[in-house]
Amino acid sequence: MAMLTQAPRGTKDILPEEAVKWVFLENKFREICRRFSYREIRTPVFEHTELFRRGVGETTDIVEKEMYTFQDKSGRSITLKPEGTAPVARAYIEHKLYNQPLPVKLFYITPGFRYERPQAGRLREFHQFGVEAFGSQNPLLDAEVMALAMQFLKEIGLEDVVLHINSIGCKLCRQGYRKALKDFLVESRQKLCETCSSRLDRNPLRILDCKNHECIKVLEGAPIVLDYLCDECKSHFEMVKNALSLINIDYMVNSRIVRGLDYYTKTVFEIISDDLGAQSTVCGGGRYDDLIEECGGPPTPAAGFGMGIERLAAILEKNNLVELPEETADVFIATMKDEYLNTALKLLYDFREKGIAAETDYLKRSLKAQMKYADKILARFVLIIGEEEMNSGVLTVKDLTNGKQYKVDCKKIIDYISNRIRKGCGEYE
RNA sequence: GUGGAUAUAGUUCAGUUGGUUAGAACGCCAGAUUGUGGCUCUGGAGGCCGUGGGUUCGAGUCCCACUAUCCACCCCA
Repeated sequence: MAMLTQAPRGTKDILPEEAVKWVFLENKFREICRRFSYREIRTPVFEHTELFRRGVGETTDIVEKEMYTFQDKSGRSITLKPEGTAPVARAYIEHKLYNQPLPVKLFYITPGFRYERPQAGRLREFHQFGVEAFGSQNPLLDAEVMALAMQFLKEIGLEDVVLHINSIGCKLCRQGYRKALKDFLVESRQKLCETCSSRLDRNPLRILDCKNHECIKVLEGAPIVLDYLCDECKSHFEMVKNALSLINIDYMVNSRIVRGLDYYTKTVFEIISDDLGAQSTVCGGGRYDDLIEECGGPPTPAAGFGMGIERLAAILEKNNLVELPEETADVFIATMKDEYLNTALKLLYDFREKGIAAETDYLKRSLKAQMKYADKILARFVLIIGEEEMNSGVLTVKDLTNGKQYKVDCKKIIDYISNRIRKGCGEYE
């Protein structure tokens, strides 16, 4: 029974009131991307499971326990995309976009799916904005994707966020660090929490991310990734920081940022807000120089980010940051008698044809009730058609913002309304 | 997957030590004499009290299970 009347766990309906906010965010995001010369790409909602196993990484939580995977009718293993980057990388390879002028800069707006326990800022179906820039190892691109994210956040009025950056090095220097960290932690293995203890063998870097107090204590004095970077990675990181400073993007270096997806190399970053609960990351990303090759494409450096739309919306909501004009009908057509309905209907569609938002009564309401209704849907004008108006050909127009009424020849009514609307709320001469 | 809290009209919430027809506010609909919204007044509709068991003469109230929601862990957007 509830199955018919309740959305599946971890999913949400976006009702009209909220949908306008989403459209606002989407429009803004598209606009910023355009300014940074990123072009939109749309990829399927599901992919071959193998793409995520390889791309995201076999040992990640996402792959190990969070994917929506199923067999389709021909026995293929299909997975609803748990993140946006791997599918874009796949499309990049499949369509040989590396033959386009480099770098190839793409953005997307997509749903994502992960099977997790829902909580504040975390859903099973979530939505994200993302960008990916392929084909250059220039640190300016690392800085650019961060700058794009920060610019976007700034323009939607969200300035109270902090950009945390770090470098986890390339394949080579990470090995050295991994070993150093492991050596350091092995002695205190007992003190680590259960998961971290097992991480020690499988993926020691992730221990840095743990919020367990004991683990944090153990980590005091642990070797820091930045000290183990090779010369190349070190200078890359320096250049990223320089670029950020140069373009006035505030950031802080945080050696505990490591990210939970395997494909990251060198630069990683998160944008964090205090206004969310435990899920405080609004945006996460970084460089991933090996992913394309790992998925069977030509060696191609790349950088990008993903940004959680629900989390954005939550912060904006909490701080009352989006002030959107309420949706209104420009004109409501009220009729006194059924005999006038044909006239009203023609007028209704004439208005709509001319780009004027027009509405009428569909419930056979009294004039009074029609007025009330017009008021509730925030109509600007009510146009009254009654006996007098039908006889004289002169319509009564009431301005609901001030209650004033005017008589307007029915032949001029479209022009009259469209003029009044264009002039905003001003008086009409 | 683990832990805690919660579940009563469309919404936010009352509901006494278990006791008869489960209430309020807001919202919705309709009226307050001839063709006019907002304010006010009046009336109306709307609840398998999350679902299923149990205790009891009697359960919205007590017990158990399930489901869902919220919060946190894990992890991430």
